[in-house]
Amino acid sequence: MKKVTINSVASYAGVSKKTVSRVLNNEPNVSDATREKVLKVFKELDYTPNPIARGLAQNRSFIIGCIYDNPSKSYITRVQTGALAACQENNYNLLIHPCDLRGDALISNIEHLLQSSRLDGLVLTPPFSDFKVLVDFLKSKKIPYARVASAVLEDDSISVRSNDEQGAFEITEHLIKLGHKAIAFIKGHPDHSATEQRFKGYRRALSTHGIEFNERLVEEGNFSYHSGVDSARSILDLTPRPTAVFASNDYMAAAVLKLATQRQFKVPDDISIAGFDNAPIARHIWPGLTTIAQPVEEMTKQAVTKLIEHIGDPQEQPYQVTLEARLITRESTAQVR
Amino acid sequence: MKKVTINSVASYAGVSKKTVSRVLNNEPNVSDATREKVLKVFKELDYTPNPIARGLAQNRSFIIGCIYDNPSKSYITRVQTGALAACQENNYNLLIHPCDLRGDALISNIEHLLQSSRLDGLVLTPPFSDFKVLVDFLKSKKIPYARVASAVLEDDSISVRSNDEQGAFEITEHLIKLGHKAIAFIKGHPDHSATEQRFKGYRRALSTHGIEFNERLVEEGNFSYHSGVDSARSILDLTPRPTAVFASNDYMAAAVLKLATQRQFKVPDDISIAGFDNAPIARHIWPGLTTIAQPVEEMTKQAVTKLIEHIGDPQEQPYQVTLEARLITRESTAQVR
DNA sequence: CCGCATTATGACACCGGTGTCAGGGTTGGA
DNA sequence: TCCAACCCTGACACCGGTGTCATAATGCGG
Repeated sequence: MKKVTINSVASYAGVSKKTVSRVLNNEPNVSDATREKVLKVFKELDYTPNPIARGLAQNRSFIIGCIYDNPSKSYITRVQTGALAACQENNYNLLIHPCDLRGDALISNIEHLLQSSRLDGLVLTPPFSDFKVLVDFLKSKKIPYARVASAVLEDDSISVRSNDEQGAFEITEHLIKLGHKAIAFIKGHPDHSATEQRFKGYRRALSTHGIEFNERLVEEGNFSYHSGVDSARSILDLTPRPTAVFASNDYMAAAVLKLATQRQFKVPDDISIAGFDNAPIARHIWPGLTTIAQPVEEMTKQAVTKLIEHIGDPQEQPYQVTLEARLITRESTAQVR
Repeated sequence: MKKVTINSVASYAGVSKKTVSRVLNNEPNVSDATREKVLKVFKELDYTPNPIARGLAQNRSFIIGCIYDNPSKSYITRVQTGALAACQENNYNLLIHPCDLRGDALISNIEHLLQSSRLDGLVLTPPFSDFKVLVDFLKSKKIPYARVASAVLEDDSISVRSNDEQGAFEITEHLIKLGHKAIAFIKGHPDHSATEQRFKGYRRALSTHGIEFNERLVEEGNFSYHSGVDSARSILDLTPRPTAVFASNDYMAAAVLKLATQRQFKVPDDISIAGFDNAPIARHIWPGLTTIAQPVEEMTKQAVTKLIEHIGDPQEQPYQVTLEARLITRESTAQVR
């Protein structure tokens, strides 16, 4: 198998390599006849341009980096799926880069990543999407970036999110409509902006329906299963016991369910449990969790698509979109008795 | 921020760029004085070589591809973690590439991937690790590859696995020692070599302990939660009902647990359930699943490390290692009553 | 049919490194 | 003391594309 380069194509087609390059890039000012001739040779020789050489000449890598520090493997996988879809459509590659938000080396870590991999752009996923230090750093370095599931919208960037506040409102309202009044809430990780958003939605639903907010019903979690266990313990020990628990994500909700089951409570008869995210576990356990589904793949795909457009044409407008979240009711919530 | 290239380093240090290149690559035949001088300039100018230019000159991309078609997100994440660790240590990048094993376009899909991304090597994860068509293709194209968790060892390749057969043996034996004699078995996806291995271990444990193999206790699954539900239904309908179920992975085991719970069976009092893989769900449900833990990250890391070594030096020896799996007992298995 | 604007094409340098090879300086053995 | 062998070093071509610019070919109005 001989290597097929632009030179072989050029000589085979009887044109200069610059002309071949023009055809490759769909540039104007190539006669139809020449274009067709070259395209035919592409097929005949089964030519694929070398992205590395291209990258060198254009000072690009055709690689997008995806930064994350997220305990939920299913979330990460969904993010990757969406990002990959966008990359494949645009002949880009995706580089994944897990890292510590809290590590003091974060910025230098990212700086090194950018230097050594020459990424064309970065996708920030929670909790980085709203991490000001990082965003400011990227801005100052003029590194193109897109944010997924950020809470704060800015005017001059690419950001695709879903409505966490509204989702939390709806699921809380769902519980209220089932007759629940004492609804415990488990917060997420403080570094994630979703934590605050979901809490807001919970409170808004309460006040909309004239239920007084009770601080004692709120527990601090961090999105991990383990933190859910701790919070669940406190909540189940309360007197009077709340009739429902809304955990900020499904892992913590699963923890509540596990502890409740261990203590011989019937879910949802004795206590209703709701989660958030529609993680796989929500339907893998019994009873299945009532939860909120977000279009994670779609968010990420849009963000990456726009990011790639922006890299190709930096004049591109900012892009700010909010997609809808959806309530999914399963067996873990029921009418209060 | 001006760009720092090899040229600027060279002129700043007062040497030729070839000498700088020598220092970069730790080549011999550079005087200590010169080497130190150049290294100092590296620091002063904060120079990072451009991997793209390097790649062009050496016809390498410094990118490893990771191929998978696996329903378990946690497994994929673990694979990625291990692969990334190896890549980072060696200044390589990881490109992830999910694809369909069964798609008839698989080979051309991979071929296109290789052509267009110029990967230096490929990591095959289950079910690709034992997919002969693909392995033969890579061999014929002389693409370096490493296999993770393959069942079959070959003499001339890199392969790191864990002992599925032994793991299945141990967990079955664990059930037998608890007094179980009627142990149902749910098979995995037929495309995965682990499926056969785990089945073998199950049968070996039975025969070792003088329990007759009963075909009616074996259900065909495919590693998915959903297939677990179907299998569970058949198993729970059997008369007499088996006292234990060993599912080939944790998702299917979780499905058995869910269905059993729905039907008001007590686990483990009425029926013991065991899984395989130690997926997160195994400890997120109640009762926690007895299962087998495999060192997935470690396997992948070793495989990728060896793969990169092999790319750097194709004379490198083959590498075939089997790591141990470990029994983890939780609450889902108990003495038969 | 001429002059000018426009289109089509190629020559050549360049992106930032590495491979090859030649030449000058040292070292060491005869 | 002389020459071979070896160590350092740099000039230069090259990897496979793209950008710039000059030039040839074509179109078109007058």
